[in-house]
Amino acid sequence: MIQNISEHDRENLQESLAKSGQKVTPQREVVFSVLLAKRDHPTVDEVFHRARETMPGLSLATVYNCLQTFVGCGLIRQVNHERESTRYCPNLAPHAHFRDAATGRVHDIELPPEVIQSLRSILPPGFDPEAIEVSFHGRALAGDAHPTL
Amino acid sequence: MIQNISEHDRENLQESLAKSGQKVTPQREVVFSVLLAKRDHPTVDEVFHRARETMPGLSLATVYNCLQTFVGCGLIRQVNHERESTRYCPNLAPHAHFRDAATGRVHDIELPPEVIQSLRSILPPGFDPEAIEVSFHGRALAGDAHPTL
DNA sequence: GAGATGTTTTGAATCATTCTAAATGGAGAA
DNA sequence: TTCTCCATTTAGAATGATTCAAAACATCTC
Ligand SMILES: [Mn+2]
Ligand SMILES: [Mn+2]
Ligand SMILES: [Zn+2]
Ligand SMILES: [Zn+2]
Repeated sequence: MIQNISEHDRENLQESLAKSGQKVTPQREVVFSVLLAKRDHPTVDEVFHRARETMPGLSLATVYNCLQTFVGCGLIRQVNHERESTRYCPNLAPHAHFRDAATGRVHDIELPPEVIQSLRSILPPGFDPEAIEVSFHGRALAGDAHPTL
Repeated sequence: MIQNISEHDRENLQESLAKSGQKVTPQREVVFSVLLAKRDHPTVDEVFHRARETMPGLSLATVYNCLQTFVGCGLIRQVNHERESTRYCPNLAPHAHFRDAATGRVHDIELPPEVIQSLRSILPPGFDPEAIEVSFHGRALAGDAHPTL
C-alpha cells in the first residue's frame, strides 16, 4: 500500500513545519502520508511498519521524532487510553475517542460545540482549560457503520 | 502522619474485598488508609512512601498488588493523564479530572448527570459505553478554593 | 571545499509496570 | 499442638514504550 501525498497535504505539511522553522524531509513525508492514508489511530510501531513498506531504511527513532514534531506543529494529535501505547490521529476537528473493548479499535466521535460548552460549564471559577479530552470505552456493534471520520 | 482507618472505612474495605473472596491484611489496610487520608491522586510511588511511614517493611510490589486489588473491587479508580505515572482516586462519585499544568496537581470536578447524558448523546447508535472519562488540562488559579472533593 | 545547522540513525538508557519464584503467615484439620 | 493448605507478600529480574546520546548524513552558505 505505497501511498503518495496529495499536493494539498504536502503544502499543509510544508507550511506547518515552516512555522517552527523546520523542513519537509523524505522521512517526514512518508510518516505523514502513513497517517493520512489510514486514519485508524495507529501506534508508533504500526506507523513504523507501514512506513517501512515505502522506505525500508527508516528507523524507529525517526518515527518517534517525526510524530513528536507533528504533534508540536499541531498537525496531529496524540491519543492515550489508560497506559497503552500512544496512538496518533490526524483528525483536527474537535472529537472524542471510543475504544472498542472487543477489537481494540479506536473510533472518532464528533464533539459538537454545545457539548464542549456543557463540559466547560462544570468547571468552577478559576479553572481555565487549555485542553479537554473525552474518551469512551465499551462495545461498538460490529457493522463498520462508523468509519473513522 | 500516621493515620488510622475509621470503623466505617474498615468495614467498607472488608466487605468489598470479601465480595471477591479476599481478605483484609495489614498491608491492604495501610495502603487503603493512605488513599483515604490525602485524596490528592497520589502515584504508586507516593502511596509507597506514605505507607512506609506507618509500615517500614512494606514493599513496592505489594503497593502495586494492593492498588490493583482495590481497583478490581471497585474501591478506587485509576487516573491517567497522557503517559504519566498512574494515579489513584478513592472518590467514587462520577467526576472528571483537571490537571493543573503549573503544579501537576489533579483536581476532582463534579460531573452532573445532565452532562453525562449530553456526552452519551453524541454516540451514534451501536456504541455502548461502559466507561466515560473526561479530563481537563490547564491552569487553575492558585487559591485552593477547590479542595479535592 | 570547509563550516554550520538540522536531521537521521544506532544502540544504550530510563522508568513504570509486570512477572517469577521463594518466603511468610494465618486458618483449619488432624 | 503440629501440619497442611492457600493467599499474600517480598525481592529481584524482566518487559516494553519511550527517550537520550553520540556519530553519521544532508543541505546550505561562504
Ligand atoms: Mn515490530
Ligand atoms: Mn522513591
Ligand atoms: Zn481521533
Ligand atoms: Zn478523582
